[in-house]
Amino acid sequence: MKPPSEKSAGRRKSRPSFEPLQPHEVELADFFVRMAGILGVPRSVAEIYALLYISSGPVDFDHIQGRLGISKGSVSQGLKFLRDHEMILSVKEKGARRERWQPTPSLAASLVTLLRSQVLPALEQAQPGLQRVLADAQQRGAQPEVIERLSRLNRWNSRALELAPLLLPPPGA
Amino acid sequence: MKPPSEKSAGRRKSRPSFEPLQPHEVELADFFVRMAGILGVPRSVAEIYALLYISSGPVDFDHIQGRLGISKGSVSQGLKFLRDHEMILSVKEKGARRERWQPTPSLAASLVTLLRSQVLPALEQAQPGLQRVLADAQQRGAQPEVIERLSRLNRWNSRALELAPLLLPPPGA
DNA sequence: GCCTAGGTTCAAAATTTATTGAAACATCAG
DNA sequence: CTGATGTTTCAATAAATTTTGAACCTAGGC
Repeated sequence: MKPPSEKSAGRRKSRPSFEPLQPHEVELADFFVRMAGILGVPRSVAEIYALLYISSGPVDFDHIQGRLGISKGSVSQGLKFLRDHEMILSVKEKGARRERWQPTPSLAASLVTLLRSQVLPALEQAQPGLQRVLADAQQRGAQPEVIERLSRLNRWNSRALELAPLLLPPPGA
Repeated sequence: MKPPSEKSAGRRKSRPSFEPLQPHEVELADFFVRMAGILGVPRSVAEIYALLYISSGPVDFDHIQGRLGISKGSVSQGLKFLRDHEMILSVKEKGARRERWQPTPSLAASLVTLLRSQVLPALEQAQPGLQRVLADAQQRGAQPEVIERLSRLNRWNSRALELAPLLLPPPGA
């Protein structure tokens, strides 16, 4: 039932064959996958995070690929995403060429980073456009109701932009 | 260049041919589309909302279809989505069989409804699973670090669930 | 009842997004 | 420098999501 030549190896370099996720690990992964889905984060990324989250120590590339049963490319891209959003840290053991990963201490902070990276650019890019739309509406003498809506939208946008740097100072602070 | 027999009609029932969105309207639509994208709301839905948002009065089905240049099916589904999330209201003029739509007064409230509908089910469904995962980890004597993480996740989940009904009481309150 | 304007449904088609895997690149021990 | 090991890239493929449109309901007027 199980391919022979695998258990007794010990010294062989044949690909080590990792265990698939245990039921309790799957359960946690599902949770992260569902939450991530809300923000449009792909399944594979959420799974990687979940694996690191439930693992006792840092986990390396091959383990991630083996236990989740996904491709090298996905692992690489997933780690990049998590790194870029400061959701994981690499633990470089001295004298080891292989990187090992673990989740950042605060999940909350990670979430904020993630949100920031999605929302902020949209707000910034929209700023001038929204102001133009409002000015436009005023010029053409639109209904007061519409003007009111557009003004509120502009105020929101501005306030959100002011608040943003407080929520998570990009580099220092 | 333009199909004849359209301007002088006045009495004809031929499809009325609506103007496409004006540049300033497109700008606003783009903003909503981008924001909606973050939450996985489809483009067509965001466009419909934007059109109602920037229009002076309530807008009917055919205008939405015509001005946005999308199919009946999309309009119907889009309106359903917006209705379900309490983001729009229908204004039934007496003696008219045709419904006309306008955005709900508070965009903020609409957003909360939207978020609730996405996040709450996930939190609720996760509750028992998360508890099981934690119990599991404790039984098998996992690393304290992992136990700590899972405990925190459980606490968060519970607190979020308690807070949820305060944020937006479903029907009455 | 019967017809029609107004809307909904839903399977198929189009579009978008995620995943794969082979080739390229980097780093380091020897 | 050379050969491994470890990782990234990216075009091709697969999977998921959105849009379409034709068939199908549903009131209300006649």
